[in-house]
Amino acid sequence: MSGKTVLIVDDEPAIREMIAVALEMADYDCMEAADAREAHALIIDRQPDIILLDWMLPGSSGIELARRLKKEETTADIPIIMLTAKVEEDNKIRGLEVGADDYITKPFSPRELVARLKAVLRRATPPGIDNPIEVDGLILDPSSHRVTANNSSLNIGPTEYRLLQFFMTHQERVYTRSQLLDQVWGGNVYVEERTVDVHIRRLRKALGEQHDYLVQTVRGAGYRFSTQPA
Amino acid sequence: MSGKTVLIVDDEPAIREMIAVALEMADYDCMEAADAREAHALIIDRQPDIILLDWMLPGSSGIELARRLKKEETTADIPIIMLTAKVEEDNKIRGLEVGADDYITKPFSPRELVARLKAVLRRATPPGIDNPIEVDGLILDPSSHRVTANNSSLNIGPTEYRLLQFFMTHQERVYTRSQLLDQVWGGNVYVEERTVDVHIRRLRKALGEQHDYLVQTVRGAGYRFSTQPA
DNA sequence: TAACCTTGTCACATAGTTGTAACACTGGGG
DNA sequence: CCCCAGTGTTACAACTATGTGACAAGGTTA
Repeated sequence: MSGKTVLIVDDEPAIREMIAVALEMADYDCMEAADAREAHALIIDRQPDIILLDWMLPGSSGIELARRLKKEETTADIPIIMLTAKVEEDNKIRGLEVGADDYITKPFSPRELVARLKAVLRRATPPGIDNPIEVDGLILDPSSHRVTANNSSLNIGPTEYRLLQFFMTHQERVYTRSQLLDQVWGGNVYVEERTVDVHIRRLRKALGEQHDYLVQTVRGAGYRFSTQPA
Repeated sequence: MSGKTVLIVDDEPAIREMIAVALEMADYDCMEAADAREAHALIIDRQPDIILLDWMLPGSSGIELARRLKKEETTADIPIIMLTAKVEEDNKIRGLEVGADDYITKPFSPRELVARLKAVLRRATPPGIDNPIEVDGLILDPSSHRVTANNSSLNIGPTEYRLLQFFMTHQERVYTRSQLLDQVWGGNVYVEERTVDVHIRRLRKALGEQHDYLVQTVRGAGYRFSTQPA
């Protein structure tokens, strides 16, 4: 569900494995690296969403790597969580100074790890300042997650909401079922194309007679959201 | 001009005096306490607007007192600034974890003290925050820490109170469980997201049939506080 | 210390959502 | 006019998200 990818950097295979298992159970994708060089390559190549970085690393130390990543523009805003053994507590502060977003002291429980990782990711992704969109009296307000018409809010499911939001931000243009699946469902799901039809149907129903004309079928091509009647 | 009252808690009379003089020149009213017990009594009795709390206190330590204050609902939202000697730097983090709003390292200049105190007060006191908030006959009064409906006060726990207060000051907007944990529980606490559901449940129950409609579920998104029925 | 409250989790109950299949309808080409 | 690909519509079983009551741990009060 989260789909976030996590890079685990630690020279102990056992620890990497332990972490990977915990994270995969929480539905994260994991990559592993044993040293700074390998880590760096993976970061450039695969662009993880967050990095778990061991303080002690052979060769270039973890803190070196962190500093380097925070300097390079392309990697500067990937959050980093430092892993430190408790003997090294003093390093906490230095770690944070270098730009780490959090630190976790070994040993730690899987639950704590997941919780803090989640917290860091949350902070790193501030919610956009979405303004309401209005079309012909139909209002979609992202901040309250509400769709309103005639001063009363519509009962609309999550998928239909996303679909409508996509349409309202991409009006007057035809999208194939395939494109809609990519945009609204997310690129990596396997769903029948006909499923789109069903959700279109549900959306139209939710919009009611007054607004269902906005969702238009383009035979042989796909669907379009337009204020101009077909 | 400010009229704000400041409680200074430090076992060194000289330091208390120094601080008090500095603050009075900046037009704050000062109270002083030499230990945790005395401090606690004054806090209950005189309700200061902000507390300057020395880390090292005879008897119960400053951090103990801070933790206690943040737990009790009548004192939870009084801002606390921790005073720490620089040798104790590690404590910064622990201090903040306990819920302190800032820390200042001794020695500090009076000017710095006043500046940071002002900053904390500004953050902690959005305009008119201690005025009661009323929604559809439901009244939350921060000054008495009470929630009232139909002229009788509701039996509501500390967490539910904070949750309700957050909602009433942030109406008409969806918050994810994650965000609520950040805002209501505090950023550095690690609890299951489902715990939010349970407290939502408790809050609804406390509100009773007449008002529980205000707390709305937004499937797949989170919760929302709104006078407008879902 | 005992009675009591608060809190975070769990397990189970309930309710809302989703993707598919099956069938009905539609329009345009032959 | 018939046929058929393309689309509309409905039903439904699996799945997921949320509601709910119970409980143990920890803390507080009397």
